[in-house]
Amino acid sequence: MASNPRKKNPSETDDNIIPLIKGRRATSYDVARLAGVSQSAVSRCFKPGSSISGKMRERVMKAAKKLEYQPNAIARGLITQRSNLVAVLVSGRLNLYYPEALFKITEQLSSAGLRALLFTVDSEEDAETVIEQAWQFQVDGVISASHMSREQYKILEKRQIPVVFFNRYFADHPNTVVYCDPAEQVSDLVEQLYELGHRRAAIIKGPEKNMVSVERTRIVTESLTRTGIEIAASVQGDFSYESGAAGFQHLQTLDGDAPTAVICINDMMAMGCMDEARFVLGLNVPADLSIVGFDGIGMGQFSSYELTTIRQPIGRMSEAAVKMIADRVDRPDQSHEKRVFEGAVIPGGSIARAPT
Amino acid sequence: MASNPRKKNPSETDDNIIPLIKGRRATSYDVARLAGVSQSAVSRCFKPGSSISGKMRERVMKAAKKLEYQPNAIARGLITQRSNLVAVLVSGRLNLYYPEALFKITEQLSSAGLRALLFTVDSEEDAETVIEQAWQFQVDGVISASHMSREQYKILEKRQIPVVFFNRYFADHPNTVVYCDPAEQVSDLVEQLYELGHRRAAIIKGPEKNMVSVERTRIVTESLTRTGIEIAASVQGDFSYESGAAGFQHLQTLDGDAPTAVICINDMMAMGCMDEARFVLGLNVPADLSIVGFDGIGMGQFSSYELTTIRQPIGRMSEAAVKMIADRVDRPDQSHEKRVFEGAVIPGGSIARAPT
DNA sequence: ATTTAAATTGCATTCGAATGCAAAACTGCT
DNA sequence: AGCAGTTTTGCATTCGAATGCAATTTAAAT
Repeated sequence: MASNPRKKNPSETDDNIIPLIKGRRATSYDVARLAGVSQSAVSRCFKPGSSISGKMRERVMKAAKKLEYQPNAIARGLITQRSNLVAVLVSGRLNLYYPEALFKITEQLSSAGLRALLFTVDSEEDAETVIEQAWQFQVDGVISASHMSREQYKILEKRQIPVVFFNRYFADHPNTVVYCDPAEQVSDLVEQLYELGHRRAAIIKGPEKNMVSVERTRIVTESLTRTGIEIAASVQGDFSYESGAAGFQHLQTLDGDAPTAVICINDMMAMGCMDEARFVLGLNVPADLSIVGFDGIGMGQFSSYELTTIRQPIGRMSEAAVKMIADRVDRPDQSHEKRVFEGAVIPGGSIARAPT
Repeated sequence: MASNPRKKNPSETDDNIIPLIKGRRATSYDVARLAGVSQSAVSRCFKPGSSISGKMRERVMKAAKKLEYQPNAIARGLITQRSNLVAVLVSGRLNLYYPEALFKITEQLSSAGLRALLFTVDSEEDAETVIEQAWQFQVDGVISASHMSREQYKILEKRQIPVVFFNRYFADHPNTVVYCDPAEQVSDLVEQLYELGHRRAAIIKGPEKNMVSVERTRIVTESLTRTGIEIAASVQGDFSYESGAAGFQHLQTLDGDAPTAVICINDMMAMGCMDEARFVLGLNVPADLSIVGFDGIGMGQFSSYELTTIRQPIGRMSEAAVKMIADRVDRPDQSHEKRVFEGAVIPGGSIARAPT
């Protein structure tokens, strides 16, 4: 019966004289042996809140320091059933337009004692494999800022892995979400446009299946209609600068009176649109054409653009997402929650009185 | 002697009728039991290259599918001493200016069967704790695109964890590096400036302790001197848009003839500088003032800027970094390597003949 | 000093998959 | 059919830390 998990070399009479194999990292057993205590004691020293005496802690810590011992998070995860890993799913877009978000999320996770396992998702198939990968790594939770299908979400649900959605959700399914609802600010801004004399506006939309885009487009459409601004046209973009420029070019080819204002569903497209208007068509923004965007990304505020836009509080949203996932990792039974943030109008200089 | 690792409930006579505890994930033992084979067989089915017969594989896979079994990467890591985790250390800056880099690195790691464990590092103390965290998680390697001190690097070296530096290295210490050396392109560009009649230039530098900044500044300084362009001034920035604007403002306060060209050590500052010159000082860029940058970030090419700059091949550099770390994870004894990439001049429209 | 209660320590087992070794099952050959 | 040679399978152990339980030590109370 091998009661001692570390069997002694029979020719050795004293374990203490066996040196550590060079290059192998120290384990709790090594520390225990050096300190002359049991492995359990070492384990307890590294687990806050354990019953351990002062002098024991001191002895163990001294030995641990000498051997540069750090507990093996992998082994710990195996026995505790807690990996302290959170899968962070990002699409190329999120990272391109909100690099701060990923940074913030990672930072916050870290201070909650969690580690970010990063996954890039750009297609639906990606999402599929990514979820299996995350599952293999026993992630304690998922923050999803990328595409995820209903089926994929259901898999995670069934496996009881908490998921927090970042700027997207399933309306007909309970889930935990951080979201920015710009409805109020859109109203304000549209009203402002009306008062500035705008009566015809165009919309440059984002990707068709992107929820943020669809929602914003819906809100804008409603608001314009309600206020009494005619929608001259609504063209499709993909959130990129180029698609903003292309979108505006496309608008020019349409029949009827030209719109005096363009509402772009994100800032990047608004910048493309503005550059196209200014440099290709020679228009004066905002005198000839007013442009508004969505997001409040940093470069929208550069002097070349001074974009009027509706900001999402990305920093606070990131914090909230982490807080929510951390809560649910601790208590997986916690109920779903939807934290909706308000937007904020950034005035900027890209809108003005409509030309007569 | 407990020879069977999963002890049976004494009241049960047949293991097969014990259902899975609800919510618990299936293990290789569960699959083995359902398929009526040994756990080893299951393990071998999921390890490519193992000796397993066709019908065995089929049986096991059927059971695995039924139970939605996926091997536990944590447990596997414990026994194989391979976590398949790579720590990716990024500073706020990298992520802000090269969001694609992180994305690319993660993607590439993924297709090499490795997972990115993301760490944000913004101070030297951060680096310290991050390295310990990474060590706890048994990462197989580190890609460092952030600050790391010599001591910290030595710790990783001693622990035999392969490290790949991204755009920084220790000149006096062997290490594995991907780097972009823009010396040649700087020469070309400076010469071009000379031919355009520029004889006095200013430099807006990046952070003092940042290696990329220091190197670029050195190269630019040498090149200007060699070519016969006088360096009017050299002011300190921090890579941000604002610091580029502030830097140019500061240049205006200096005595002596104004420079006809400003070389900014990165694009973001170049954009700040350009906006400051145009919108605050009312200068015409490039007619009154030529501006060049470094990096080749996407927005530098927007019509509002059309920045002349030297591009780093970030995509290829990211690929190389991953390739190098993957190689070294497989064979840790592999020698150090330094992959230096060339830059590329992006012509742009921010330089022109010097005013007379 | 003695008893009792409380705090600390150690023992043995556990988490889930991988693997060296030996046993068993096939294969081909005479 | 019989035997050697090969392939497949299972057994038992291992990785490193955590933890329920029992044993031991310490502190407190009488």
